[in-house]
Amino acid sequence: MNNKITCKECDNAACFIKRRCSAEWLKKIELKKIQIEHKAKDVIFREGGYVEGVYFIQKGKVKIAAKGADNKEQIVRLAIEGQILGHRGSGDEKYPISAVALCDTTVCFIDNDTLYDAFMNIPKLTIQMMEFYSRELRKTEIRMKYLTQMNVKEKIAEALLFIKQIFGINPGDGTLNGSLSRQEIADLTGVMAEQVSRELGEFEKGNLIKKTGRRLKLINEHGLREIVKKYGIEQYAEQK
Amino acid sequence: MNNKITCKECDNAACFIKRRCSAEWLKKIELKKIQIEHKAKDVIFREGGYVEGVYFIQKGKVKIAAKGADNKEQIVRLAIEGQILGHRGSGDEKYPISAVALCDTTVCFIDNDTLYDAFMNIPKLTIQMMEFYSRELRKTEIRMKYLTQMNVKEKIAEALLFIKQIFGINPGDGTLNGSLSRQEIADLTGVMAEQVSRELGEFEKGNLIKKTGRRLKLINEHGLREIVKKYGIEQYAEQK
DNA sequence: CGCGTCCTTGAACCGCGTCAAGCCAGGTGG
DNA sequence: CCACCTGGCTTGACGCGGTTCAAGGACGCG
Repeated sequence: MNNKITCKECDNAACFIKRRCSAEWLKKIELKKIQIEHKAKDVIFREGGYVEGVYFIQKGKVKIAAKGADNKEQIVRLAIEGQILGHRGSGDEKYPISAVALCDTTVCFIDNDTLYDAFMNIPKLTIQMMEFYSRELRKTEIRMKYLTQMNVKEKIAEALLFIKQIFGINPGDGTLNGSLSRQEIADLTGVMAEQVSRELGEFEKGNLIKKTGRRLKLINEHGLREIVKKYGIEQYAEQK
Repeated sequence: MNNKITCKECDNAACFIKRRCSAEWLKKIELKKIQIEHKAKDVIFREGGYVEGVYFIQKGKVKIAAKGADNKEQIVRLAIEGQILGHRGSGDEKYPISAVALCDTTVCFIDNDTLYDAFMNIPKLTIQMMEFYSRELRKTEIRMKYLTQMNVKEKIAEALLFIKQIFGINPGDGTLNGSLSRQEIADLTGVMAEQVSRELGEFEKGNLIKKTGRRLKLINEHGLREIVKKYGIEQYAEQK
């Protein structure tokens, strides 16, 4: 891990916290926070490591995944700017999941003690953190249902809609703002990478997606929704 | 829904809150809380209904499930005494899931406004609620991984261990304290009820479980763990 | 004791995981 | 700037696990 620890006063530091704190508390937290820059594929924290604090994403995209038998990966969540990684641990708690940067990413680390101090003094911050976890719980429960009930084509269609909602599209040309490998789409849906290839091929024939080279470029949201409509797919987009 | 609303001052009222409040605040909350008794199979709240507050389980067992296409159900969580159902809603939010009593159950309802008031004034309560959701999120993420990676036999073995941990066993004879129907085990694992029957038959032959009549009575934890050991199954039991 | 609901068992089909082979994009070094 | 090389992607064939459909059985309630 070749991270650069800058700790400088940056403009959008810990945006989650910044929008919810008084100036006085923000100052205290600024002193304690550690800002870390990651390159794509860098591990932010690793399954099995000790929980020492919480990470806030300032910039970039992150996948949160757990390893199962035979090192098979399950991506449980995708996260972007403004979202939270990990949780406040107690005692010698360990992470059950890993967080990996999908592109150049800046996170802001705040240790357990500083957080606890803030939580005890800023009720609104704690409430919003609680609501973040509660909202993520509901989203995860809904995806759980999809993963058990959909067939492969539907799962992949749903995953593409999910990716579009999380990553967003570039204003202007409307192309997808970021992309996942076939294997990562497989890890997200719990199917085999070969099957992802096949379905993406089918989807392209049906004008449901567009690729340039290997990269997924355009997602025909309307068409894909047609495939999964009987499940009444939810909106995953984060409310700011 | 033939619920009896009693509202009396009961001994273990809102145990989650009781253990985390000053006497002064407990009194305020006691005045506002509504205690509701449910029979087995009663709906506590229904998918699509408006979120008006949070329920705390005082006594009993509850399944939390979401309906998918063709009304196929996915049980996302089992909850017992001391746990929380639902979340604080904002605006005209609706439940994405239903909660149904599995046996005679007493819950305690606290409305959004009273909760907000309490959260703003009792930091420790908010922190522990946050930790509850964050813990449930991690448990759900782990089960998500299992559901996509395990085969049917493994999923059912895992579900039986899950049930044992949540329901517990009767002290004395060591029999399972509560039970689910074949269909409910199917809804928990995302497999077909017929397959559950078949596997339970196999498990009984291998002395991994014992049935009396239709009811699941004994679960050989050690034997079942053997089946799922390559996943390193986690402990789901709630820390009090 | 009778009926309804849930459970059990069998058989057939097919979706998708598995294995294997070849391809192509994109990065690297000359 | 081109040629090579490597890791990801694509495609095909095959077989099994698990869903589906169907019929019969038994538990438990009234």
